Amino acid sequence: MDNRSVLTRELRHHYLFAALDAKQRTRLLGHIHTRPFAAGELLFNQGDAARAFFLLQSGAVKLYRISAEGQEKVMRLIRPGQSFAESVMFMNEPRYPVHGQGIEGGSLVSIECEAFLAILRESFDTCRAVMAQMTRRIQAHWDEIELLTLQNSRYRVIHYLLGLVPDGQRGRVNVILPTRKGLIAAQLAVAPETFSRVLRALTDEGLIEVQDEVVDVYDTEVLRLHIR
Amino acid sequence: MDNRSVLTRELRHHYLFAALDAKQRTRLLGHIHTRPFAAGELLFNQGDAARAFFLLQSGAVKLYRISAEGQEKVMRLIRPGQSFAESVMFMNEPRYPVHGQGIEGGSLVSIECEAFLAILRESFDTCRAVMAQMTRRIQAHWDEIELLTLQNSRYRVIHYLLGLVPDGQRGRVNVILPTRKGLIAAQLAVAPETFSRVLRALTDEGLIEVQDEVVDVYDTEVLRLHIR
DNA sequence: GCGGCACCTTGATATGCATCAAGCTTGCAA
DNA sequence: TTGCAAGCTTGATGCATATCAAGGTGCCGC
Repeated sequence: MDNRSVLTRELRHHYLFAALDAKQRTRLLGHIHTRPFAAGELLFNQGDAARAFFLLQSGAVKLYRISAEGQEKVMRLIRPGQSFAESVMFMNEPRYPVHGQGIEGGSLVSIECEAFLAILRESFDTCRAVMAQMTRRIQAHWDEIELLTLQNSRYRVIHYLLGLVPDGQRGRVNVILPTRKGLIAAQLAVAPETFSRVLRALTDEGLIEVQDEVVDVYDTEVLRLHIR
Repeated sequence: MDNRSVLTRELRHHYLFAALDAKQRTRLLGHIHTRPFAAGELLFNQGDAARAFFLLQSGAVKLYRISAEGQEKVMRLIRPGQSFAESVMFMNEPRYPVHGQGIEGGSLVSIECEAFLAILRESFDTCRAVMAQMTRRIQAHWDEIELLTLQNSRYRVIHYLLGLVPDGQRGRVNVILPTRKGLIAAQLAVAPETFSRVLRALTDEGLIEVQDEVVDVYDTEVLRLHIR
């Protein structure tokens, strides 16, 4: 398969696989499957038994939960190059803790847990990479919980916009919203209407300009100060 | 030191140390320090450089963050036998991601990160235990985020009370609130007044009875259904 | 025993955000 | 071209929860 060499190249650049030697990588290839998926396609349900975790090659995926009343909270948006559900590897009875659904069609790599655990056993560097990654995720969760409990919707939106600004850039920056506004609202745990209203308020205050999915931030530092 | 044998016994029962052999445990003892702390004593500040993580022997500790307006969110309450801040081990520039403060005086074991990392390098079982633990923490965070965004204060309080019921018990159960009500409220991200009012409402509805820190749950299953 | 403090409770009021409802735009299909 | 559905915006209303304020209780030090 020609597919293999492409896959190999991609894996090399991912933290989970970077520390593997050629032999390990080859061995792993036998336990990896690539498959396409469509926008709207359900990849797995919360509670489904899990035998694999994933690496997104292209497209976009949302991880989310649903409340009893049918309200949806987007827990995480996955973009190409990101892996997700690694944590099922370490569960006694592995089940996906969220729903996963494609929002833009693309291609997904699934890695069998057992196979990867075998690799982990022989590579402390990879173990360490996994632990470091989990630490980052835990950090992100602390931050999100703080954001949800200690900050209002205006703060959350501003924080989100500033989070989209590429590292190191400041001053006037154009940012592109990565998906439709309704999903971003769900991620920030606000109603779509509220998200819309906050953007409007920021526009009226002369801080930003919104043109569909393009947000023109007039000045990152000024915006940062306009959290009330 | 006699202290040592006590410590050794305690470590054996903790997931982080259970898989270690005698030699490793002995080696680690040289990099472990026990120290007392008082109620109200600040153990570390968010952002402090970190060289160690902790295991609580006795007393109680709260991990929390403070908003710009001085509002406090309790991220986690630590009870004897629990470890915390393990994740600083895997950071590039280790800093505590939260404040830590004693709420009841007690005794704290600090374990030097470097020393424990050396152990991890030679024990995959311990690696795996750490990863499993981090997975559980991540799970708990998903759950908490869901709770905060998808559920109202009444649900959160009921969920919290039911979480205090010992495993397997059902029907009429007495639960003991682990700390003062104000802190529990902060953990649930509600105002102390709201927490008080929810308990009152549940009492008025004939579901529970509250006597200081003792909550008499008349029927766990009935309470579970009374989430509105 | 008394004063003061910490914590909790209760009531009144304020407010941020969700919800409901309607209109607008865009894209796509018939 | 028309029609319809999806997504976004905007306005009106309602509700849950925070905030403010006051009083109650128990504890500790003096």
